[in-house]
Amino acid sequence: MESWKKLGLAPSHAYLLMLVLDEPGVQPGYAAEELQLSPSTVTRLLEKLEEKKLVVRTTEGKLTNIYPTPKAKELYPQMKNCTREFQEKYQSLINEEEASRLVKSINRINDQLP
Amino acid sequence: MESWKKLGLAPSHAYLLMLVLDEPGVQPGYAAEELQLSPSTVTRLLEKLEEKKLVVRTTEGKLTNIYPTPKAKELYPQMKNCTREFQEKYQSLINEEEASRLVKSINRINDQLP
DNA sequence: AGATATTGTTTGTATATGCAAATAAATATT
DNA sequence: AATATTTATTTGCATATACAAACAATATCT
Repeated sequence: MESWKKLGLAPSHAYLLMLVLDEPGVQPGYAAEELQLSPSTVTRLLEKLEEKKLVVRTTEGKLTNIYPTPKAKELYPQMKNCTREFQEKYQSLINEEEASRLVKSINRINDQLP
Repeated sequence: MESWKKLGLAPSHAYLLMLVLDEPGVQPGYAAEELQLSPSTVTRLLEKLEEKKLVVRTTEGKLTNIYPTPKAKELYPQMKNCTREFQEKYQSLINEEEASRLVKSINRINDQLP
């Protein structure tokens, strides 16, 4: 998680921010599904990101859209670097086949859980 | 986690309590290792269990011993039932070989993590 | 024996997360 | 058009967890 610290963002914040950068205007509910978080967790993450002036929320009716600020856009390349670094650092721990089996197992179990 | 609710104990509390029942006098640090939790987390769990009159702590010098109360001993059979029920309920989701691979993978990765 | 380092436990504080209730708006039903 | 249902988001509260600092003993070194 070292890599993220330089950015001053916890990984969960960073992943949400990257989603917002990739899909400006994305809605909280969609983000929650995408990141496998509950909607309330996404709300909390957004509060923090908004405090840090990295996103803005515009609410119209019951829908809310989330947009990245220019400040966030500046961070984008660094964040991409972080994910790359992270991958490189950890993919050596486990080969691709094992990783794939692991993820499959976990997902299957998770899907079947009540 | 249904099974545990009847007992009024969250799984992490229940697992700690079972450890205490199995090894009366066990110390927090040992319990932390055994359950793969940080010592501080064990302290917090013990606070709750003590509130509920399920364990007592006796501190001598820097060491602390944890003992189950009679009330906890009464619960023991029910807790064993819960673990059995739990196992039966979930072992059907995954065969033994897959489970074993999964656990091995996760442990190996975990051990190598900084 | 006195100073120092080590060890085991607890406390303060922070993060991550979710459930259930509260809102608020949109949609469907009558 | 008025009411009821559904949907999206947020809030209140709770749980689970850890790190770092504080404490409190014990062990080690000189």
